[in-house]
Amino acid sequence: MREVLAQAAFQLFLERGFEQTTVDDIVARAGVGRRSFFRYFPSKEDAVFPDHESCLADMTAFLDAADGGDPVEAVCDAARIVLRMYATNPEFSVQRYRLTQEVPGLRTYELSVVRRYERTMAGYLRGRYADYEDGSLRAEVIAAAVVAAHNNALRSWLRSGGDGDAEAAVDHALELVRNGWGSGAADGEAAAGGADDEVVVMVVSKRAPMWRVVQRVESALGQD
Amino acid sequence: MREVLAQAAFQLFLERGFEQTTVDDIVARAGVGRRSFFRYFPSKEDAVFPDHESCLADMTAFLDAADGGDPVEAVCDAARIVLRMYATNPEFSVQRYRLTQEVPGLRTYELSVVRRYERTMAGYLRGRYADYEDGSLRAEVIAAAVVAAHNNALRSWLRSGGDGDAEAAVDHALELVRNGWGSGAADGEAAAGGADDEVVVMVVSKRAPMWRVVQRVESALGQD
DNA sequence: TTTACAGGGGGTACTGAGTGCCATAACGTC
DNA sequence: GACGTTATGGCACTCAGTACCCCCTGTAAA
Repeated sequence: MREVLAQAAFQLFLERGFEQTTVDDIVARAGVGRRSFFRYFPSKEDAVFPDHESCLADMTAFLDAADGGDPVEAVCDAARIVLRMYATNPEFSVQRYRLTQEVPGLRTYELSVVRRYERTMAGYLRGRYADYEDGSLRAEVIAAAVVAAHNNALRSWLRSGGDGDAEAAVDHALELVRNGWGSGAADGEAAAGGADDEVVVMVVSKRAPMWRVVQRVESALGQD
Repeated sequence: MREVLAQAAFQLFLERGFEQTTVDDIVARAGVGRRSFFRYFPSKEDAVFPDHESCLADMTAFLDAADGGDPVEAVCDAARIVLRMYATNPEFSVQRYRLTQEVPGLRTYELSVVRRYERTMAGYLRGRYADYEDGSLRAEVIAAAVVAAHNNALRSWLRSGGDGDAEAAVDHALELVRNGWGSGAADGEAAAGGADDEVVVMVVSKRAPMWRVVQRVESALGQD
């Protein structure tokens, strides 16, 4: 029944637009009572994102289970869970994206959804960074950066109509975040192979922008 | 008149709560017609944030004028504009914060406001990073990080009841972002004094997390 | 077969936000 | 004083969301 309502709603939204479609229209097409719609969806907007609730639950479960390893890597993997939800139905995701873009109310709603993912990630990182100075700050900044990188790649994939490799695009975007904040040692065997006291000599110009310095550090550490 | 309405609305929101206050209540207290309320505020939520519109205009103007210098520094300064708006009326800001925290609808609305700041910053950075590889990605990630850092400091200042130095707290939070993505040379005379080809030798363990590496780089460059 | 009970769904009426339209008053111009 | 312009009030309407009640169905006990 939830499924029937969601499909009827989405069809109508595509045909007439979101705001031109009333809940009465939806329940008329679905052949159910108006009251039932609000039993399954708290608001009209929720019918556009019927799968985010369970995806958020998935992410929460994943992060609850994750414990060892690089915290940044963990939230990057968490972001990939969301990506896979989108990538499962490319046509639907692309149509929904276009719909969301042209309806301000849906953009705002989507924002609140994204925020819940971000809060979940930040909560996990806060726990992992509990012993760090400014752990809470670091957690929120990293969560925001991961979400921004994920969304950048996701949206460019959606704009392309769902062609291309969404996973690869997101991986590439998250790379930028990991380069800034991730832990190098947890990344791969190349880094793990070195001794603790291995010495790296780096030559760098003081006028270079910091991100270039970071790039140099990466390549010096062999993480590329 | 806008002022009268905003004050009447805010008083009532504090007395009875946001959802328990109808627009009719507000216009009754303000002594104006119901229609006039919606002339000045597109929605009930807007009456809670009467100053964000002009603040956003300020930020846009500031970033339009900013051209030289470190782009990250520019958006950090842009974030400080918002902070100063909050710091101008600490009591009001604190009361509004508490109100916003307990009303989901206001949280969502605030989110959309914050998003507009973030988009403004990202747009500016996109222009500055036009020649960079992944410039758009970098712009959005940095904007998100700056906003997250700013909000972290701002909220902790608001939670404290408006005591303490909000500017200092935000400066400290933004430091974390600048450390990751800013350009070192634009920071101060200490860095500018060095020759372009000055050599820094850094010793670092491969097992250290990346943020610690970055810290080492900073102190080696004398940016602390 | 009848009665008691429980639960999912439908229907009705209501509140309240937001909009469109028109009337009216204030103000300045000619 | 006639006229256009602008700000405000009033009225009626749409529609999302909610509270309340009813009905239908399936199940178990008498």
